[in-house]
Amino acid sequence: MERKISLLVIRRLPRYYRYLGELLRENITRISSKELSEKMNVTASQIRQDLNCFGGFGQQGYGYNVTALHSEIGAILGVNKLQNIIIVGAGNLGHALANHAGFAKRGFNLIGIFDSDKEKVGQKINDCEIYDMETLGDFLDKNEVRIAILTIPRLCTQEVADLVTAHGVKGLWNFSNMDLEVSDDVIVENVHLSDSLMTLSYQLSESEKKKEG
Amino acid sequence: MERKISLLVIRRLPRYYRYLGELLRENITRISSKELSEKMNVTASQIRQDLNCFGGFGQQGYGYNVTALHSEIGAILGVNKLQNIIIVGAGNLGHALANHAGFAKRGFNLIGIFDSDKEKVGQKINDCEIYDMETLGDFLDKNEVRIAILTIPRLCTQEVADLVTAHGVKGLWNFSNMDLEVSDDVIVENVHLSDSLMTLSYQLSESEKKKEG
DNA sequence: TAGATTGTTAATCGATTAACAATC
DNA sequence: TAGATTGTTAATCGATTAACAATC
Repeated sequence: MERKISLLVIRRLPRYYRYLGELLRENITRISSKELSEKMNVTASQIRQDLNCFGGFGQQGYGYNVTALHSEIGAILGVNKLQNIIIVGAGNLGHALANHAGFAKRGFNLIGIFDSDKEKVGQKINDCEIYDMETLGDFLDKNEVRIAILTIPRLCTQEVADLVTAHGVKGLWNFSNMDLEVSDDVIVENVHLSDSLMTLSYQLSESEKKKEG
Repeated sequence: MERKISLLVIRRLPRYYRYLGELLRENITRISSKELSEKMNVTASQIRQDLNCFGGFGQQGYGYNVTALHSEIGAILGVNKLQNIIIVGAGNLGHALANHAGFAKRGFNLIGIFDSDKEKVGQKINDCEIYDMETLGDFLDKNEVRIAILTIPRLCTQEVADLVTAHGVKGLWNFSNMDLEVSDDVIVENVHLSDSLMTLSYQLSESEKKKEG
């Protein structure tokens, strides 16, 4: 029986992936957990523990092959393989995300943007068409979409979440400032921007208090 | 000597704040840790432990006064008091954040947007003017700004971070897909969107694997 | 072979949960 | 007063770090 891998470990993987990509660009082909730990400001022990959740990618006496490790982590994260995504909500944030080049690079293939504003319907963002919200259910029945990005106003987010999950979507990337209720085969990843900014604000006050007192 | 409050506790505060705000809107004036724990899907014990990091806000046999607790947590997070912020980078994401009503509501006062594109300089987003990047240092010398939002391309982010912190900014809200190096009196709060999406992608694959096997 | 560095076990540290006396 | 619920201490659980035998 396999041990469940902690979400804390998972959340560190993309960071490893980034640093390894950086090393690749610098043509560094080999790295030890110690060297990497110094670059990333974590312990070498943690790196080795984390990686060994997924398999022995290193070699004693040598370290890790950067290319191999980078692509292993990529595979674990599901980068590389193409997966369709849609954006619901063509407001400023939906716009920004649709234009975000980084997603396509990582295999996320934007195949539709949905909005209830008829004025926007038919327009294109970054080569992707904006469709009428009313056609969303049909669209999902005809296209395999596992991930939906929700950049819609707070009040309709739960309703849209219900709709898209009823049509087969299994992952929600939620930008609304609220928590969603979904059945337990659906994964929600929240980006609570206000929460993040408030956390920053707290840490700032704290840091200033410390300096004064 | 006070114990340092864990960042895990801090990151839960905005969520408490949201739920309490919700209760206020429903005109609920009183709540016990047990009731709140059921709504929020955490343990009552954790709520009481978290709150007691900051003081005894409750009353034995009664619970917590919603209004009082809401405003206490608001004060802890530095909401309510007005603080100036700027956005550096008037691209899609900078645009979206400038238009985000939620920040103003929480006391974050956007006083300037900066971009190096001369075409954009002089335009306004949500009543806030876009200024020339070259004037950023001067602007910061003349205006008290503790927080800068960085929505600029990856390659110039470190440079801009260096610039604004040299001019007194103490908190960076970083949307670039990289880690910043700053002196230790500066707080960086990262919003790594790609990391977040990859984490979602991993969890999805995992959940599907479990169902199949 | 000797040196380096992994994979993995054990020790430590910190966070969460449980329990209950204090008290409203 | 009796019932409810906090604040807080103690117990448990999980995550991180340290240590080292295995081995390239």
